[in-house]
Amino acid sequence: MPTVQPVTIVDVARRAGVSAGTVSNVLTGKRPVAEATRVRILRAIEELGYQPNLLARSLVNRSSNTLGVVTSGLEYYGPSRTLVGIEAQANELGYSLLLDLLHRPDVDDVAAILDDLTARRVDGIIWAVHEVGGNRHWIAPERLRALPPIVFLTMKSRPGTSILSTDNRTGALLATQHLIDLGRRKIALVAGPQDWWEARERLAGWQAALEGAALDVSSRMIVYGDWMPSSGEQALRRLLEAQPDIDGVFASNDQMALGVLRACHFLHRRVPDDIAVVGFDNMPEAEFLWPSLTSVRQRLTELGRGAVQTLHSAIEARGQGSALAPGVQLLTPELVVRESTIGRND
Amino acid sequence: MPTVQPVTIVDVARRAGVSAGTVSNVLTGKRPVAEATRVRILRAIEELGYQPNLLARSLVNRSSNTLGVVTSGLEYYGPSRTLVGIEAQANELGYSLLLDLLHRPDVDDVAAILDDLTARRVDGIIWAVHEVGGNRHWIAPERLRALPPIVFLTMKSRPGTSILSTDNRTGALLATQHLIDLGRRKIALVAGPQDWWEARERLAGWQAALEGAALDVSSRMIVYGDWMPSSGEQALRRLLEAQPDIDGVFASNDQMALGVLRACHFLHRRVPDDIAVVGFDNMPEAEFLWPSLTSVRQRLTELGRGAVQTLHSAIEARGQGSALAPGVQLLTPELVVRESTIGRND
DNA sequence: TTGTAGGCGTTATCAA
DNA sequence: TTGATAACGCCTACAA
Repeated sequence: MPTVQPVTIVDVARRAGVSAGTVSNVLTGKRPVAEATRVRILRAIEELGYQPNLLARSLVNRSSNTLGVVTSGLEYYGPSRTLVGIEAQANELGYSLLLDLLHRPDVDDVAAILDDLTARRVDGIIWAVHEVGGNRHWIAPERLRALPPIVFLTMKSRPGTSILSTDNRTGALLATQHLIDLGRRKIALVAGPQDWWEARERLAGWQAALEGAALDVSSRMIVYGDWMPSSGEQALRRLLEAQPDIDGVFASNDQMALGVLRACHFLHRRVPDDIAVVGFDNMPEAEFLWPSLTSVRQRLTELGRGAVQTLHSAIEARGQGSALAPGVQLLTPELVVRESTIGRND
Repeated sequence: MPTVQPVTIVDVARRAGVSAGTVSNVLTGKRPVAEATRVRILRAIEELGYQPNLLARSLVNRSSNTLGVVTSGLEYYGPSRTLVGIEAQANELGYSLLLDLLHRPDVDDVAAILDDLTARRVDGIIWAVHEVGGNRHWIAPERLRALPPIVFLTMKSRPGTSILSTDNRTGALLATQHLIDLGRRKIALVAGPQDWWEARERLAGWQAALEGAALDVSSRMIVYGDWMPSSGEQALRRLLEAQPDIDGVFASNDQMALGVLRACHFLHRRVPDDIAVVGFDNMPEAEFLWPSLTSVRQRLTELGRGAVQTLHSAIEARGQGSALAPGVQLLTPELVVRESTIGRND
């Protein structure tokens, strides 16, 4: 499986009538080279179509200028959007990206992936796998210590690690408070699966807002879904059977909110007149539903960019023998108000 | 920016009381090693926590076991889904993935990306950038010849290259024929931007179906959108102004179909009673709209997997001095019929 | 300013 | 079956 390109630095050197070391000097620019020989070498490079072998360079530099990204659920809006931010920032900082996907994040073998990443000598790792169930414990502490710098996305805080995440609790609180401010008094929650950290946080935000207004937060106001639209649809039907006078719903993601809207349509409940609906994620389609969906926007691109920046700092720090102080960075999301809560204004 | 791991193959050799070559032999399994020494070496590896340096290995093997993937629009369903397929198949074949994103596929500099990929000695490249405008000409033929094996996704056929793509024309034909079979006679097209190859193909499929039934394919039955929902919404309004008796619409993607449905809702046109609507892509939300959206499903995961398989064959072939015959593989999509054309059956 | 020599961590060849 | 030895392509002291 060899590549086509056999021209090396010595070929260039020979053609330019210099030594390989001198060619290396013009390539890296780390030492001065006489202008005359410099142009001669550059022309030789041009004529030969020479391209430095980054594998060899990485070997001696002990740094590959590569970041490993481990993520999952890339077919969904959130993770893929975050990856776009990661790639953009990595690119600007001169890193390439090695991508690994967990196809079943609750069971896949993490050790093999980490082994490959370290074997390829990545300079750092971004762990963008959603925290579901116990999978946060998969990276054993002793393994963590032997790893290059690593940044976690969308995870619960853990001592000694760097974490970036959306402030899910505040986002849910904003959404619910918005419903309260509109005068809604029976506000149900379509929750996500509670083995997801995000789902628990969003539930907590909903609860905090309602308790602040002395409204009902009992379990009959909650139905648990699985993030999918169909579960949102079923959830609303179940809620209305038990509580026909519900006038507001906070769905823990837009997909489930979609199901809620669909159920409202077929049950002839007007949105927002009878029931106001808020989602979470602000997926691209949210704006164009009928009614358009009020939702919580996460700063996903910033999340990705921030992860790379933090990782970059950690890498630089370790390169100088020090270490970056670990910590948690929470990005506050914002509410995007649309027709599903305030009606159509035209 | 060094990694933490200074333990090399010689450390292992020393500890096991053998030479480095022998350790290499048990690692690669390419030559027999006495069972006794084998276990001794394995224990040394275990105790030292040794991990082979794949950079060094790649250097001497002249093969990195890495594939470069260049794509764009990853925040959309299609490209990200395809990437999932690519990653899964690459993983199964033992490749790692180097990911590059074109953030503005119509202007971004391609040469730099290709340079980096070849400099990192990827074994092959998957080019999954949508063909828009003239960007297919960006890889100059002479550059192409100096590249490792490469497979193109979603591109127009070109001599001497391997291409995998959805059969967009047939997909559009299926969608339109479905409307015809339902008895619709004034079937409009919401087309995509015509500098996209996919958009032109889908237009051609729509046209072919209508011509087969001797229906109106004149330009007044076509409005051009930009793939976004808002353009679909506007498109339907414009169409209905000029042709109030339209009874069917084929939208060139689901996003625009979403806009069409939204427009129908606010214009009080019943779907499908007054107007039947078909989209293209079968995005996850399509099933849960109201009415749920009839759409054309592409086999995106298969597309990604097929690309890797084809690329793998090409790499193997070149490794043996031969070459894989280039060619075009078209994957036929299928129609998913839902409420937006046949109504609700409950 | 430039050349030489040694080494980065592997694998492969050739003897033993 | 195993051990030296020489690459792989590049960078970097140290000399010149």
